Amino acid sequence: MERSFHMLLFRAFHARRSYLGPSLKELGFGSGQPKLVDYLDRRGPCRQRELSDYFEVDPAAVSRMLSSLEKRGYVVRRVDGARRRRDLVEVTPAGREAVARWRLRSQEAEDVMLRGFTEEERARFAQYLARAYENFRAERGGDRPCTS
Amino acid sequence: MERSFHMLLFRAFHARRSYLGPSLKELGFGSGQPKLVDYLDRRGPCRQRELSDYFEVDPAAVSRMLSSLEKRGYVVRRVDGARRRRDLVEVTPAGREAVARWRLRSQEAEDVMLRGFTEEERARFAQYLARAYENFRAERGGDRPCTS
DNA sequence: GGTATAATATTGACACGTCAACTATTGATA
DNA sequence: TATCAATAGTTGACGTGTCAATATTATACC
Repeated sequence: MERSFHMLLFRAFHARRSYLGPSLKELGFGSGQPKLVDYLDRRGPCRQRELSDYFEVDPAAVSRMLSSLEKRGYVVRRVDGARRRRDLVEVTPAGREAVARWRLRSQEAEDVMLRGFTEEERARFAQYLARAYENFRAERGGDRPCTS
Repeated sequence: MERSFHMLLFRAFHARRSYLGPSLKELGFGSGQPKLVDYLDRRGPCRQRELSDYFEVDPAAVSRMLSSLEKRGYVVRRVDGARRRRDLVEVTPAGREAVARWRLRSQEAEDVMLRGFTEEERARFAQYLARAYENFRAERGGDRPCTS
């Protein structure tokens, strides 16, 4: 019954989310928000489009999450002073602090998840997940093997 | 940047969902509904609580998905005639037919995902996912190793 | 039997994801 | 320059998940 890969993925994914629920609440994050702040913190100011592309999430979702984060003071939408008018998104000091604490919790969750895995198993696990993703990606983007 | 297991899981999970989007639409399923109908089809009539327990999903979500499925005629909420009053959920013939077609698409998605994986790799992959889930589960439920 | 407690299901409010429609701005071209 | 097409962002509607509050129904106990 529970041997499909879909169920296995579903369970692992949601178990992590469950595990991190209290931390999300404590830090004032919605479930999809830490990844955005984390990215912005590492990458520096960028456009919303870059976020929705990187995470392969609908721009609408990004827009709303940023509004929420902005209200909490974790992020600001800024206007590029140089030339263009498109707005850039930037992390605030409060956002940096929150995401720093988030990383600890997130790492802790990963440690729990991989408890009992050897280094070799971790590497293989990561590789399998990446391959699974790439397989879907190839199917989606590449409808033209174009043998010529 | 993208080497965290969370991102790897997130991407694999959502890539599958993306891939199956058109099939969901075609069969009139919401994204979380096929698993319920699939379960009901295999298991036979059962209570909602069993569904929310099995999938570890909030009963509220199950209730609403069933309402939606009932509207589409894939499922009925029945009253146990024997003795108890609690309502049982049951798949309809239309639901059976839809889920049968769903299984083909779902299997196809799994084939895509695992393309290039040997049998041994598939087995290991499944095992890793199950272990990851169990690690979270142990952390959650078992706060009492109780060495005595 | 009658009452207290527990379990079940539903509903409301919110967050995240989808798609689709709309606005505004950028950029390219006539 | 003026127009037209492409891109970016927002908003609306909907489905799925969370938690919290509310009936309603079972069960247990006196």
